[in-house]
Amino acid sequence: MKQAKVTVVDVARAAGVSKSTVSLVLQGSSLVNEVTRARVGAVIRELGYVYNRGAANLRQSKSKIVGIVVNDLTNSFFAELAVGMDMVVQSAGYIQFMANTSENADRQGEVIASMREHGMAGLILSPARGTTAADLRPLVDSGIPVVLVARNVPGLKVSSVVSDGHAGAMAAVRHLIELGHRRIAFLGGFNDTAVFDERMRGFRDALLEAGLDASDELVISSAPSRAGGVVAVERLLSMADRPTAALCFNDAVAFGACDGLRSARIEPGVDFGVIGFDDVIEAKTAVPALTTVSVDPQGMGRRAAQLLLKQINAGDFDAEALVATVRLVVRESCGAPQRVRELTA
Amino acid sequence: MKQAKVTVVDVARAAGVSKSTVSLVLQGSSLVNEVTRARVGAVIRELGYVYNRGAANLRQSKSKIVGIVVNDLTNSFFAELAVGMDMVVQSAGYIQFMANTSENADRQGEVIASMREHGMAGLILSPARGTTAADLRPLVDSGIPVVLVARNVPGLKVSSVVSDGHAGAMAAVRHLIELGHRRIAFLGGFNDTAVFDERMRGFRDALLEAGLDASDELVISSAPSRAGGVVAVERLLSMADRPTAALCFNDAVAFGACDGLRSARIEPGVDFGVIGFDDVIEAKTAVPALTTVSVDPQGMGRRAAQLLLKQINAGDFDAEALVATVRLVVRESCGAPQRVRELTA
DNA sequence: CTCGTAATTTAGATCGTTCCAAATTTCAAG
DNA sequence: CTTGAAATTTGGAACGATCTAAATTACGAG
Repeated sequence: MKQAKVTVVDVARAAGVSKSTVSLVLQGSSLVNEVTRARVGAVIRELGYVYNRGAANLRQSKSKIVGIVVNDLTNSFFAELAVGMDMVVQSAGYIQFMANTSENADRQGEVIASMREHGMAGLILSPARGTTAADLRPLVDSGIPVVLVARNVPGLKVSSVVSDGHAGAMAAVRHLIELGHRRIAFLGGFNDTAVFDERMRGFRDALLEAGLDASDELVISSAPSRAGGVVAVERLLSMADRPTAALCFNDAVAFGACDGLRSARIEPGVDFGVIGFDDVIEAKTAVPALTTVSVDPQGMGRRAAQLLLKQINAGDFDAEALVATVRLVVRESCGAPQRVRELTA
Repeated sequence: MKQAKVTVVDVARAAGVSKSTVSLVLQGSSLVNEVTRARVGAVIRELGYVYNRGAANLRQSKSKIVGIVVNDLTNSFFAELAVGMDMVVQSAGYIQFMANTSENADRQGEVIASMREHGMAGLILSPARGTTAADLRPLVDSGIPVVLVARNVPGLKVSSVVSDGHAGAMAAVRHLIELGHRRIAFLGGFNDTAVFDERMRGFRDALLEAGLDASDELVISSAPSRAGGVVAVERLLSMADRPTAALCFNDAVAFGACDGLRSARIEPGVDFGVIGFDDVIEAKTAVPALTTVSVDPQGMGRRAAQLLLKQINAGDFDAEALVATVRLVVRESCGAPQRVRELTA
């Protein structure tokens, strides 16, 4: 069953040429004669030769491997992000190491170290909570291109692709205000993260701009998950002066909020306005369809991957910070009637 | 910025020993003297030496890399599967190439070829729709362990880990019958896949067992996605003799079915029984909580990875077919939540 | 001291490719 | 025929580790 592997030397012998010639054929060089190329090609197929990229990489000291490390693949947002990266990485002829860290910074450190040993050409990282600049310093100092995505790490001079959370949150809150809401909450997310902070500031600035209450009690943090959304909305419902709408930290929280509202017999999109953040794939088909700030995770993933590949190909490069623009997608959950939306669309 | 990379020879020189000794230290051999080991270790840290696993693999002709190829990472079920694999692969000191095929068999072929060139030690594959035995034959003939997961490829003698769709579907339908439903539909999924066939036969067998109608019109296939669920349930609602409950191909379809029911003002779990398949992470927190056949995707992923690692370590091995047992998790969407029953009793 | 054995260390070949410099072949013009 | 340039082909040294077999050192006993 197990076959001895065939190498360029075997191919060379069988084709009656030298290994150098075979190598030339392999890289599609124009130096080699047409008929030789054909003969070698035939032998390659016949013997079932498999190119050993590891050996080539060793000689050339470069690889076509990138690393992708993500904090939580079970979250659709990050899964989509990964899929976007996958697309451009694959079609550039690269292949990826991919690992999930489950928000564990230690594990993240281990997998990055392992990827380094395996000779990755660059890394796209959606950092785990608690990642410090010091964790990544050795890697970036070694000259390997690194692109941070979705989240930033303060104090580290590397490229990044993040969404404009402040602008997105402002747009969402302005829309709720236009719909007539006067008391609006911010739901979910851990309040010690940069992303939370940015979105929350956008929320607050929009309220202040309209002269509305923006006090701390309106900000209810929780885990940035569906379950967290349920918890947060329960806290909200127990408030004395109950808000009539909420901007949620992300779509997962928004779905959780809808669940929580419904089990309290409050119909989201009718009795209470809910807006999410991220525009996860389910947002469109959920009932009610989720009004959300679209950040196009696949698109972000693609841009991050493109940026990384650019830096890999450029001999040297500067850190570049891309801010993905963001767009409010009005659907049903905010209380805007669908009919209006269709007419304007 | 870009540092010349340091090799064992550099370390050896700096520590005043030979490269062989450094190599011995690297692999934690007990042959090397305590104080030498310490000295070399210190130099390694001082110079920021990074082990070149590629070079080692070349010499040893084996690697600590496995391939994971998944048909659709944006589907929670497969994302969870991947996360489960990731866990055991990581903690076994392996690292994974991971790629998404978007159900594209050609792309799947390319990434597998690429992974092979990079020297993976084994492959876990959740095959894209339309994968044939011939596509995989060269790989398995080369002696590289392959484990198929979630879906099987007929005519190929390799290991696999799949869930017991027939038993799961029967359990689900029996439960609906116990609840008093007499006309039950099967919703969603492409009817040319093995998984569909298996679950659908379970559905049918349970109906026949109870002497109920199991005619073809009760089986409504569609894309196995949330959107597909909406479509399927619309077809169902237009039937003359309308069913009162449905078993869905998977949870995504079930969620879509709930969406569709609700927009027709039919409350899932109250006016209509819905059961899903897979027990995706959102199933528990959705409203109504989804009654579903739990297949524990993370667990399946873990088992698949364990099986693969076992086969990698065993010099030779036989194909092994694991069937993950399955368990009906009764929640609310099937139409008779404990709570309601108590209230109405 | 000398010797034998155990404990350490090491030189050099090797893994499968690429790449340089040089060798060989081809071929049209003189 | 020569001959020189262009077109092809090739030997052998890398790349950075491991591994084998042999060399060196240490050390307790005689």
